[in-house]
Amino acid sequence: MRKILVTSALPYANGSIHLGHLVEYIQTDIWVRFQKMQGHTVHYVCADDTHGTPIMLRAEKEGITPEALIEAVHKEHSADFTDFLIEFDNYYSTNSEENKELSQTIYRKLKANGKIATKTIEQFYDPVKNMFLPDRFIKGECPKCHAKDQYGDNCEVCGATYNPTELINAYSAVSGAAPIRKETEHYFFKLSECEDFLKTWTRSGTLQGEAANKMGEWFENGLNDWDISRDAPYFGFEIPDAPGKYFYVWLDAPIGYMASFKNLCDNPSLQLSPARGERAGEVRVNAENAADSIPSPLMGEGEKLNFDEYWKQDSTTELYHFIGKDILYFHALFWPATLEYSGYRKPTQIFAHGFLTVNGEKMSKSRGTFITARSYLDHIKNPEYLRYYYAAKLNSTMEDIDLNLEDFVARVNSDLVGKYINIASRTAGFINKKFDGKLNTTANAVILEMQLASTIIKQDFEDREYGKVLREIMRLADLANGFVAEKAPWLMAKHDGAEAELQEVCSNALEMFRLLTLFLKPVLPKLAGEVEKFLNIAPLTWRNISSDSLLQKNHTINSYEHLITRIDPKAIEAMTEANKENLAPTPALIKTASPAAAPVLAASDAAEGSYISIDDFTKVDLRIAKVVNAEHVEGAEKLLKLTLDIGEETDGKPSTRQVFAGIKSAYDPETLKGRLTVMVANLAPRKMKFGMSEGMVLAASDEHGGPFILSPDVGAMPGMRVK
RNA sequence: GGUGAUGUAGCUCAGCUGGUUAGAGCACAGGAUUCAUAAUCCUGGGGUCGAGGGUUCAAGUCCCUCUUUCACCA
Repeated sequence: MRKILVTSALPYANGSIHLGHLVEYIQTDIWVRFQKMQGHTVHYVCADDTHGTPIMLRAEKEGITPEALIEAVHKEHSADFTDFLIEFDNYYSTNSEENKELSQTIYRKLKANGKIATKTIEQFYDPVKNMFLPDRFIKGECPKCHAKDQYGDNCEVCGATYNPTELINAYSAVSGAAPIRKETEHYFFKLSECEDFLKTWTRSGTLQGEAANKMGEWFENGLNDWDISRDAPYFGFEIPDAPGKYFYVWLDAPIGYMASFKNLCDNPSLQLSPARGERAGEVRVNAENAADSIPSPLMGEGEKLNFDEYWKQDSTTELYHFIGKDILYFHALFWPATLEYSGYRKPTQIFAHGFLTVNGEKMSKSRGTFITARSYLDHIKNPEYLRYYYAAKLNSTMEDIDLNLEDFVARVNSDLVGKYINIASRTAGFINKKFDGKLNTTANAVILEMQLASTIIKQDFEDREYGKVLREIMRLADLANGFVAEKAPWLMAKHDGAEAELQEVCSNALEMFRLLTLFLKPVLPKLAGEVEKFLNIAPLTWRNISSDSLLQKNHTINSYEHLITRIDPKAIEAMTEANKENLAPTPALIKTASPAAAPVLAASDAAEGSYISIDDFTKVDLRIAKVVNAEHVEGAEKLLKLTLDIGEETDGKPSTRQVFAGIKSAYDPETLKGRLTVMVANLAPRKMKFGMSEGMVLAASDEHGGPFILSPDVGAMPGMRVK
């Protein structure tokens, strides 16, 4: 039995969890649940990353203490994770006694090993606020393109990178004052001395191939010493024997992994929390089946969780960090070097994943695709749909994955509802009605194939090739549906004398359903729990694949109630609409490098929501349009087909535009005929389900009502430009 | 700009060390079926595998150039 400690990157306590973050937590949680199903001893810890200038300033802005801020965020994050079925064994905070102690201990060991140096450097300083300023808090005019209000490290308009010193008319984002240069002594970790160790370490199978290549790149440029101190005022831990100096947030953040685990070790009550481990209490089982259940490793034999066993230099336990590719640098260089020279074990492997895009693009507030975890739950409700979709897209590489919302709906509806659940839905009725819920299962070719497939499914889960896993499972689900179609139990039900065969066919289909549920359980833990209830069996673990746990003769199942429903595409639309409304520019939402602040692509959002130029506006060709005709569209729920006159001619003859507008809910076509409104005339024509739409009619709406289309004042004529 | 990755059917993706007419799911079309909250089964249409050049008996798969998208540049 393996002993495994798993972490996900620590989310920064300065914002809400969103769909980008969730890629990582879902990826990790699936892996952890899979390993637990194998019977291994697995602990999954995480924490909020709570230190640094952005948190300090935000708390100040809100008029609360940093402690109050991070406590509120901790609550919010915890609730989000719980609702997405992310089952941490401990979700802690980097602002903890354990973390402080470990950070200071590690620092002292590094110092004793001669890995700490001090150097006087010159930094920007806000003379009004009396604090040193990180680059991100210095703004000014881009030296290349002269765009105003650019950050100190790069220009979001022209993409140039530069030093804050090069900014024209630099000012502090905190006080607005012109920053001055000021000397200060900083503490450095001598990373440059760790090169040989790191070169070996990164090539020893601890990293994905792509990640190791990346490291090679960094080695070529040479390693610089790492600045690990910040001057007061700073929200964080003080450096021992260095008054007024604090650990840079990235020093204590990964140590937060250790601290969270330490906290778990020291608190047996956490280890027995009903929120974790087997949820035996939820499932009623027959006495004979209950014997099958494996006691949770955590509850077994009273073995105490031992911090040192997991973190000592020569530990034989396994340690895995799931991270986003953006923070590879910290986890593959600083972190192992820190551990190596302070006498701890190094990670067994680092698993980096890519970013999330939505509909093929960066998450965007203006497009409504910057979706928080909470907003998803409010609209779509079921977290397992997202878990399933992400799993279907995930593999072991650092490639970005795309959440295509249309594909999401199609895939979840057809795979989960149409294929998987349908197997139970179409056969359980016969068992319940005709056989009192009693099964009579016998092995057959399809069941055998599923059992054999478990080997490859297991390997793919282990390798984090979830996409492959789900493709295989869906192939097996197709086999099951094919089996039912071939046997046609509904015909048997009509013939007297075919009862035994009918019972067997449906029982076998349900056995296939049971196996598919077992395979899907790491991805869909809640649904699997409901299936266990329906099938009246103990919680499924991997060893329940074998044929000796084939549902026995006379095993009784409960009546089938539909387990999941299809996603209504309207819910998706409502979700993106709702997220568009959050566009109110969040003032001074500062982005900084921080652990997992970033499995996300949001770079240009700061620029969005502010001003556009007159040139941007004139790109939009708005015209007065006369509604020549308006009619219902057969099969469309929201659309009306409008024929609009904007004074155009084709070959000398007046021509009109055909536009599909989503205003059916508010307008009777008859009342639209003849009236004037405003349309976007140069919107790229779009092929819609019901035909080409050659423009767009403008309408106002929000949660209070709408849509309301626009009307020009008296005198406007079709074709007039609106500007 | 440098580096790494990426570009395969309408959409989302498989294609291992180069080897027969390039695959899957969804979507679409036709048929079957009616047990299943329009689900299921069978059949079919659809791709110059980003572009160009090269190596080879043979390239989506290797090499070069260009290009798309993304990230990283401490």
